[in-house]
Amino acid sequence: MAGIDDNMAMIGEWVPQAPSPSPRTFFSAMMGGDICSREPSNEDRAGELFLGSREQMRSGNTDKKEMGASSDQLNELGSFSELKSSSRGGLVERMAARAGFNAPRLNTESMRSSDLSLNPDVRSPYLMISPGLSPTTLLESPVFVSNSLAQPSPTTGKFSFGNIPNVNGRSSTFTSEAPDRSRDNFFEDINTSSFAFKPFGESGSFSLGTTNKGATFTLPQQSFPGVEVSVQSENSLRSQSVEPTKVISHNQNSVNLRPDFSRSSTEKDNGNNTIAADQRIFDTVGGSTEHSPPFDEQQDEEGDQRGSGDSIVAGGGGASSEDGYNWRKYGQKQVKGSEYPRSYYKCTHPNCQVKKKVERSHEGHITEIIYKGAHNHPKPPPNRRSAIGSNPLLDMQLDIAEQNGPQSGADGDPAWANSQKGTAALTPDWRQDNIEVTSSASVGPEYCNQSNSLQAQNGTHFESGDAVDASSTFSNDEDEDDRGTHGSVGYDGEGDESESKRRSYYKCTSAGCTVRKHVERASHDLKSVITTYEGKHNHDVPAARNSSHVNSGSSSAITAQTAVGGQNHVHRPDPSQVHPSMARFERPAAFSSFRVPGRQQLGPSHGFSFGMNQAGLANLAMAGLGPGQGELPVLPVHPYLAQQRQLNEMGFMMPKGEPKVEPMSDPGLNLSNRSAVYQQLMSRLPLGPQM
DNA sequence: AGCCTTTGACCAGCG
DNA sequence: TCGCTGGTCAAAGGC
Repeated sequence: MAGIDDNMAMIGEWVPQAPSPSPRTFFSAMMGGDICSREPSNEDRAGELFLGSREQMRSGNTDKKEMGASSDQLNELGSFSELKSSSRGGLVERMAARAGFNAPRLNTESMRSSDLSLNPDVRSPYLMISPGLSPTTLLESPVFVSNSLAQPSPTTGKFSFGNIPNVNGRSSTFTSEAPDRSRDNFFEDINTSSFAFKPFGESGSFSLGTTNKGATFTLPQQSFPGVEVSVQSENSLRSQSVEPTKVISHNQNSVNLRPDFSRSSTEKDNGNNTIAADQRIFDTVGGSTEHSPPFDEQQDEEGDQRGSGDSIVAGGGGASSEDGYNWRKYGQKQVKGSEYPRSYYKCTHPNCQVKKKVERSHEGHITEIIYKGAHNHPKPPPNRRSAIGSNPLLDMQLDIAEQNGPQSGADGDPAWANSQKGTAALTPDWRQDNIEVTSSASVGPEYCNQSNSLQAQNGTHFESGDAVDASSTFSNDEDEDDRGTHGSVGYDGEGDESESKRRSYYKCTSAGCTVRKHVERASHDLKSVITTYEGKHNHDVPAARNSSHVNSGSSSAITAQTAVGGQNHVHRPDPSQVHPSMARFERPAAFSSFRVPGRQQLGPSHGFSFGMNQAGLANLAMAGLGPGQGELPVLPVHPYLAQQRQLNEMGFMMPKGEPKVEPMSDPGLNLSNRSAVYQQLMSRLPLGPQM
């Protein structure tokens, strides 16, 4: 296992020149494999990679060890470009034949190396593939298909990949020039120019373009399990680092998804402004920087890197956490069944009884957050919240968000939809009890304006130009609900909302049911949803409102649902209980597609994904496909299949505290199979004029 | 001085 | 009733 491997990262630069190859082509070329019919070896390899990183994710210590141990492997990957040159030809040609355009070739000759580690200020656009990411996997990623990952420079059309750092911090630069951009209309309409996925690892993700220290982007340093892909265009060099949501289930009748979402970006605003995203993420003011949970995560990580190692809340003496409130730690205990100590926090606000429990890994990564109660007071003054470039619009956004109600809670499960804004009719099972909207550190305009950002985390949002309501990108149940019933508060392309999150409380309306559901969601993070259940779940899960949930995909909010029977385990939901948007237990879940959760039993987990759930495949009508292609056939997905798919995704998740890995109910729907499914889907996608 | 974290002890619920 | 466990208290110490 050993994950290798896995630690591959590529940083690409947009070098004005040639058209970019389609993602498929690009990676095909790079991998020297046929995306449509990959070499088994490659796939196996990928599997190995996943497995290898899983372990890394699991243990920070291991991560560190493996980092060193896998250096060779990394080098191996780092130099995979060499492989390309020899094999790309045939592949490219095939691709060209199939897609109807000439696939660009990688100009390996132009590879150059650079040491990013020595240049923390690197702001160049990049394409990053973090560790744990198998190129093969990337090929399969819908993201690559749909979004113009390999979008050429608008002006020059040149597509280049930057540095592929190896363990030593060395990097190589790939430059790919597409011979004829006009042929590559597959992506030409995509304005979306940047995105980054960042899978996540226990110890964070390793993404390039940033150096953990001094880098431009969020970079969890300890471990590499993670995937981050970022492509930036000239006009908006941006990287969104999305750290997959970490799914946590705990044996306390609650399953939490811990969003670990971070976005960092370096934006060249037409050359006028350069915003180091990481600043947003890492800077803190008196430790009270308010970040959305995800950011907070980053912040926490950063804090760990600084040596704190433990305080989730404090960033430097302060007690303010990412959620914007001030907390005081009043206890810590090693909870049985949990590998990490649990910290107890109380809101420091007078008369506020809100508490939260936080479990952090040894590396300081939050593995679980459980909120209890609702704040009866506003958040601390803004001045304490934004350490980094506060956004004056932030508060206003918050107000708006509050007025609009939560988007969270409607995590796709009919039972979870809140009753607000007309959802009551849809889901009587849960009634919104309380809503909190918090805002965290503001982000730069680049971040706010997501219009040009590819919402990599869910892998679907490749809209260009217009403001993007990220929440609506995927037809996730929750998102649908959000869209339909809550609007896109905080998700507007205006993006001012930046790092805000909403916290909603729901009461189960079922007779006799006392379960309370707490949903916390970062407004910008489609997947970052923390759902906590309190009480005991005394009735069956209501039937889904309609089958559309299944087909609509379940990408966005990742909500884990678990039985709350007071037993110390999180049961693995059976198909009938699978929450449409639910998803993954354990491990960072955020982007589940390639997550290989599980604990030790399954071996190391890369826990990486492209921030796109397979479910998203059902909705491949991505903007990035361009005219005539935007209407990709929505592949019919049998409800059962969809459900299985969800299960399958879940299959990679292991509830915390439930070490045993159970085989998926449908062996055929394992990861590899998913790949197959994806391949099928891909094969049906119009890749070119002839198709 | 105030606030926070740390940490051992205590308490309550549950099987 | 006892032991286990999670949650909380509170003294000590640090910033």
